[in-house]
Amino acid sequence: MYYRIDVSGPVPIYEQIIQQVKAAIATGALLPDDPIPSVREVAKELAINPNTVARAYRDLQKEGTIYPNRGLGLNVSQEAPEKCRTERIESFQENVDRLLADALRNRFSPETIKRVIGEALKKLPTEVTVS
Amino acid sequence: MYYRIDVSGPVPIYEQIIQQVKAAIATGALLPDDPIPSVREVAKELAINPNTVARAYRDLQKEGTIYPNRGLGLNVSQEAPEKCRTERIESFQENVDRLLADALRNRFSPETIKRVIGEALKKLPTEVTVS
Amino acid sequence: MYYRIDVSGPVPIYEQIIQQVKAAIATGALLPDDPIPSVREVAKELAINPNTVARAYRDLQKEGTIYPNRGLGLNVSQEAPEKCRTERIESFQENVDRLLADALRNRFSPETIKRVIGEALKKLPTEVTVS
Amino acid sequence: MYYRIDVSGPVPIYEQIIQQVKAAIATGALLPDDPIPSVREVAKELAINPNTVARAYRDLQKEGTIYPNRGLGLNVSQEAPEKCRTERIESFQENVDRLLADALRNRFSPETIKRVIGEALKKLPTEVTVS
DNA sequence: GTGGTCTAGACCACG
DNA sequence: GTGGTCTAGACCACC
Repeated sequence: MYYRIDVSGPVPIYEQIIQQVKAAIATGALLPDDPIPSVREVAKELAINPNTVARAYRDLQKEGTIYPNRGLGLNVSQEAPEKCRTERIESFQENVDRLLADALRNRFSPETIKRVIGEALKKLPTEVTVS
Repeated sequence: MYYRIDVSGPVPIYEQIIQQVKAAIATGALLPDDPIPSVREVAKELAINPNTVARAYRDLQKEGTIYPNRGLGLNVSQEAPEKCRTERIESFQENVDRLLADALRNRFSPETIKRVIGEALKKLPTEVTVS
Repeated sequence: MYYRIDVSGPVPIYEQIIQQVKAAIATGALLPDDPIPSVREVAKELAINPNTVARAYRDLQKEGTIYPNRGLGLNVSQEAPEKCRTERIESFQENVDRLLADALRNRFSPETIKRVIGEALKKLPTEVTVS
Repeated sequence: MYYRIDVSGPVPIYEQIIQQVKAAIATGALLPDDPIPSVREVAKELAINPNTVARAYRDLQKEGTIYPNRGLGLNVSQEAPEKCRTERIESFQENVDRLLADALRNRFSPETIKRVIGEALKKLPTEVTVS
């Protein structure tokens, strides 16, 4: 499993790693007790600073998404899938709310908002996805 | 005309000022050749440093949104309303696209996306607004 | 005699007034002992602050280009035409030198410099002028 | 790479830094993806305030001349060389035009203009330079 | 009164 | 180590 990182762009690298690990867990690509890629491996693969990967894993560990297996690396915790899934949907809802709040602050009418979003939704692919 | 600033939060103060000036121009609250509030006035009103306001105004000036009337202050430029309006709608479209792209990256199905957005849209007020 | 002022642009208004008075003197449009337009008249005509005109006249007076005629206004001094003419040509030479120095600092080759200037010179009008 | 700054003089320090970075890019001294000297380094070297350097770099970034490599510094963008080169020659042409327009406003005859410029051109060095 | 520039020094996020 | 933001306070030119 490898991450896709956008070094430019506003999202910090460590944040992208966190999100991608969570996405892998939420979609079942990573199951409880599965090992996640090692810090050294990821850092080398993505040509980024190992500290950055370590920070992402440290944060994941702090919130209980992964746990250390002494000398063997980091594994996905039992409660991670459930947590990632709810977290993910809540985060999306928050993003939607923030988008609409921002639109209202900019004095867009509900009609305009609905029209713009509707047009964007039409462009959505119809491939098979999860949840 | 006064600005409403959220000093905590991730958006820089100068960025908030920029956006609010543009919003005022886009909605017609500020017309071409109108003077905008002076640096010192705003700084005092919002209890922030004049440099922060000056920075916002400097950026607006470099974009051509406002122009200096030397010794007298800064005025809204002729092209500003048109520019702010198109910029605003484009920015909103980008936000929508970014939201959907993020949702797809998180493997949400189009059905889920539409459902969540649909629910959020229902909560929109129906008051009279601009555009 | 009226001045043509560019309120936007980098040159201060008082500076523009100074230059135009001097140009009028250098070209003979204003002769020694001729009165120059009054502060009030100019300020009204150009819709600018009388203080600005007063400052220009004060500077001109300081350097001896004009002199006050108690209660009657300001007149062109005897030595003004000579002074303005030499000053004008020297100022032009300085501008040329500054232009070339800047071009060299930007690593333009003498060939490029000559070519660009040559092309600009071709566009010069051939009307009858002074000096 | 170091900058040469004239702290007195009318040109703002941050403006001088901007111009020198652009000149280095235009002449190929800085290539795309090259890192530019860090804010702190430059500030120390020139004995000026880091904020002043940061301001110059911020402007360059907004123009797209440089881009941030988060946590690592600022690099020259891909489009920068092309942009700087055309910008530089256009700027020079504008300066020439402005000089001639000013000369005409001062009622210099084309002959005088050509003579003064011709004399200045003779003093140009003949060393090998770029473009 | 206006904006523009600069200094000094602090704090933060990121790698 | 890097840049980004903000504060505090000074000085300047211009109107």
